[in-house]
Amino acid sequence: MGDATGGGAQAPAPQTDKKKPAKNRYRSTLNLPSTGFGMKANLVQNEPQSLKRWQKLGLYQKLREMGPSQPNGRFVFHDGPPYANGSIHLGHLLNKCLKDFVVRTRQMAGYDCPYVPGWDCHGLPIEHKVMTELVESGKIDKLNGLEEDTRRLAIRRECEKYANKFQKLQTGQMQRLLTVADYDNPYLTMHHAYEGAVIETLAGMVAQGLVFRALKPVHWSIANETALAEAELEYKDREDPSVYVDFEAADAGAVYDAFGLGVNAEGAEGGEDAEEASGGGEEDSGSGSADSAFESGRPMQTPSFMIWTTTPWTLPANMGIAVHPRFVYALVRMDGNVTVVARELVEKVAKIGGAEDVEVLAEVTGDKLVGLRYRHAFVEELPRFREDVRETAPEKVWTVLSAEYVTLEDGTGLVHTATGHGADDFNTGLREGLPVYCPVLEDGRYDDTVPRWLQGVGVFDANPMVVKRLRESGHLFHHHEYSHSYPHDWRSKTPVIFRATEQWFIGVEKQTKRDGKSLREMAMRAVEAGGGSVRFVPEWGRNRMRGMLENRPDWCISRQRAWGLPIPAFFTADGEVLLTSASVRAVAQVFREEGSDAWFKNDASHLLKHYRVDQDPDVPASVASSLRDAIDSVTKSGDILDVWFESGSSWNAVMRERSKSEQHPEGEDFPVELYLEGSDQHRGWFQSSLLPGLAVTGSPPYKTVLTHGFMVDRDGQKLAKSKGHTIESLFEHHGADVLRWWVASLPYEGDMKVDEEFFRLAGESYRKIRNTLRFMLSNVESKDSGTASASTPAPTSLDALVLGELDMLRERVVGAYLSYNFREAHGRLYDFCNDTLSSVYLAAIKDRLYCDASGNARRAQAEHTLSVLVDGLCKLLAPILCHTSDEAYRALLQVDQKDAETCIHLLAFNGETGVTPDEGWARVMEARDQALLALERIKESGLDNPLDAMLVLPDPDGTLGRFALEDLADLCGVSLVTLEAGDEGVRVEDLRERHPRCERSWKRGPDVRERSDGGMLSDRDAAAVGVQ
RNA sequence: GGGCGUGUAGCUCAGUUGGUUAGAGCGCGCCCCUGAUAAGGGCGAGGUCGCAGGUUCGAGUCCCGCCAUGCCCA
Repeated sequence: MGDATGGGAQAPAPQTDKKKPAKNRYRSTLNLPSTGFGMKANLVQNEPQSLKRWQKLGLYQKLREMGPSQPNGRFVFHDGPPYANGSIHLGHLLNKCLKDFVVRTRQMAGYDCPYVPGWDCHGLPIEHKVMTELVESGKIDKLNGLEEDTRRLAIRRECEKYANKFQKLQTGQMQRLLTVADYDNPYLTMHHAYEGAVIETLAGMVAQGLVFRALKPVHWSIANETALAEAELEYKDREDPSVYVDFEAADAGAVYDAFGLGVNAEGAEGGEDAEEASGGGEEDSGSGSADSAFESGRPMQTPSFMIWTTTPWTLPANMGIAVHPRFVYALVRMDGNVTVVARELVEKVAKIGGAEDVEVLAEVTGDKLVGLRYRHAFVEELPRFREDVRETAPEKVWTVLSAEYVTLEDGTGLVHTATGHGADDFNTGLREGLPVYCPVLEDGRYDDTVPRWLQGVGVFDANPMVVKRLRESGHLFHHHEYSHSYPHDWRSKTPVIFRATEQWFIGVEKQTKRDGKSLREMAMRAVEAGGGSVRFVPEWGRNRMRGMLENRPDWCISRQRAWGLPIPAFFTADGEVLLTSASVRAVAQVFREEGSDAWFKNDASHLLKHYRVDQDPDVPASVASSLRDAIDSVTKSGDILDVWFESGSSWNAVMRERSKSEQHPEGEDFPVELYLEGSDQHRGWFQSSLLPGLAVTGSPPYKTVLTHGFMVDRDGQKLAKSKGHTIESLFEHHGADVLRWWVASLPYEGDMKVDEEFFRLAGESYRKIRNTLRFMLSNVESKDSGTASASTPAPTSLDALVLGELDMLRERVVGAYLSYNFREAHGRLYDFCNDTLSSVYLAAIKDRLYCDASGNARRAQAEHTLSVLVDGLCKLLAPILCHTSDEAYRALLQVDQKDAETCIHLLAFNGETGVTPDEGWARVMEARDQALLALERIKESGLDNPLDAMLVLPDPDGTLGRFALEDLADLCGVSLVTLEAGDEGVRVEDLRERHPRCERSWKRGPDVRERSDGGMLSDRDAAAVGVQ
């Protein structure tokens, strides 16, 4: 076994080996395949060499030089910037391969396809990591001693180093993936010119009147003391106290009136009267605990409104209680307390609280409760609300409100509303005029507007304190620990809170100055079906985008961090704001010249050196005078921009910018042809690009949005990051071409299962392609085909058949490529190699390749066809198997190893071969199928080698008669074929007794006989050997 | 809880506007070849189309509900 090849020198040669030469006495007269194109790919060693060769060639640059002469013009794909953090993973692998497929297929289809790769460099993930390292190395204390701007500059220096490091690492990995892009000249969001262009984009939005500052609850990370974008949250399970709290009615009579209970039911409207009545009622309830006590048909107790919350710490900020206007609410007595709960939830609530004695006293719809007042459970007096830009109605605090979002899923059907701590709450408060009250500071501790016992306490520490307090004061109906999905800061993994803060926003409902349409209107129009200008692949991406645009809130673009682009706003000593289109542009110019570090190094007079306040029509007069009189008193904003705004400006910072520098007419590359990212980017980059694009230019930044799904494990579950295959190990075990071949096979629209075994399977599939190429190469390279030159093959020749199939393949594969259906292309290429080539054509022509004499026209024709096939197939494979296709192509042309100039990636897909196969081929292949079945069946009778058989094929309409019988025999793998006019079905005849077997070709036939050299040979083989 | 997807042989996937017996590759089984040989070829067995209803002469395909799962959001 193992020593059959290696041990030959020592061990005596086995007898069987000695016999071989006799059996193969004509072997040396054959034209057997041989090639330097190895069966083993050695991708791990050889791919880096291809990469070097392409770099020496300057492949990307060469392609750009060819650009202007491409027949189909420009096709601009715009790369979404991955975050410059960590190693690339399977998601990047998928994403980058798909992008590379797009660019390479378009390029080879005759388009000019620049591909500028980008990296997202600013932002919290890097800053967080850097801060962590600074803490671990102990350098943080030194930093914290610095003045704020200096401190930030120091952090930013570290962040920049970090981003550069990973941008380089990822570049190397992407190159190792064999993607072709302008890696020498990428865009980084921290480049000065990029920064300037982002701020100019912001200026465009300011000019449209879309940017404003407001108090608004945002997701707030206590750990990082910053507002977070939706994209910076992750939802994890968390245990919180679930509390059911009774808020006593301020006016018991009014509540009983609302429920139609007792004497005053008719005249329930009398507010003044009711208030007095309630005063008495409360005192009564304090002393009398008899649950049967009624007075005039009403309970003696003061009724309560029962709310449910899992964030007791927000209770100090309670501003109202929301009910659904159409739900039915019950006035219910539970173990002596009288309270209000949604009717449908009475039983559930009673059970949870363990109430034994439950009695519904009355029912009424929610709208009847609206306007009733209540008393806060532990806050005695309203705090003094800070003055606000919004008009508020503090007198409405602590009343029952109406809200449609109230559900009966959980809780009591009455919703605790804290305008400073929830989005729904905020919106309700906005509608009702409630103040936005947020007594929580940046570090998560209460300020001094809350009751004394809570002041300075952290909110999560406050939870048990609040619960305890409520229990002691008798307001707590029930409390238990509750596990639920809760948003966490994706970096620090700590729970976030909703906290109202002053932030910068881009308003999606605000009217643009251009035509009065809001961003939401413009966006919805851009992505609407039919008239919308944006195409979605797959089409359902449109609905997904629309759904998100329909209800997306205003875009909070400010962050309280160091590693990012400053929001170029200034404040006068009076607290007035300077943020006009012209002032922003002026700062943008400074950033272009000096980078955004300039913000932290300089004061207003330098940052505004390009600003002409007298020429700015938008600046408020008082701000203008402050600037003129005392520019030194003007302070800089401490906020930075949401990184999504930076990447969302890339259409401006990269595509328009480059159009200018490459001296294309302005705007030629805008909007770009294609954005291609994971489906999570419907809310991310697709939107963060769409909104600024629309605001600034009036049109969407892209014509087509293509999305792909995500990798899941073999059971369809979310991929655990920890057990992820590292890119390095994938390269090491499989090679880039195999990985690319695998990506091409994926139905990327949905979830894709990934498993080590799938890479192995892709490797096997790859090997079949490689072997097919190898076999063809091994038969064209021999080049002893003499002088016979190939002509256009006859329509009935095997060559016409296969070349016709090649044309069809090319049409379908290129069609699939251009419609981004790489999977279909992959499948068709694979099937072509296995079926059309390996099983049919290559099997059929072996005899003529091996046995026909050198110079034989039939053989020369086949050899020529092989070169056409390799050439055409390599080009079709090139966008996917970029190493292997180039390797095979170079083998075909027998290019010297040192030659870097010859490269398949500089070429285009071929045109048609010009060959038209005979229409009868379909009938031939049908006959072949039947013949193979017949041959299979005859095996049972002992005739199991098809070369021992003759086929009698029925040919009722004479179609088969047009074809060479030898070709038909080769196609079916038999020695002889005859035709008969009838329609009896295929017959198989045994030739073993009838004709001897040719020792050279192994075929049986009537012309096989003993020749002058003593061998049994057919006429063809005798002539080839040169014997009589 | 909401929006958008996905669920078809053991595995990975095709299944056009509803219409014969639901296809392919891999794997598996049997066989051939040993001049593509750590290759190549032939044949075959595998499916209650996630579950449950409905529309229809007819449903993998259309409608409703449920279950599982992915992304995004609450």
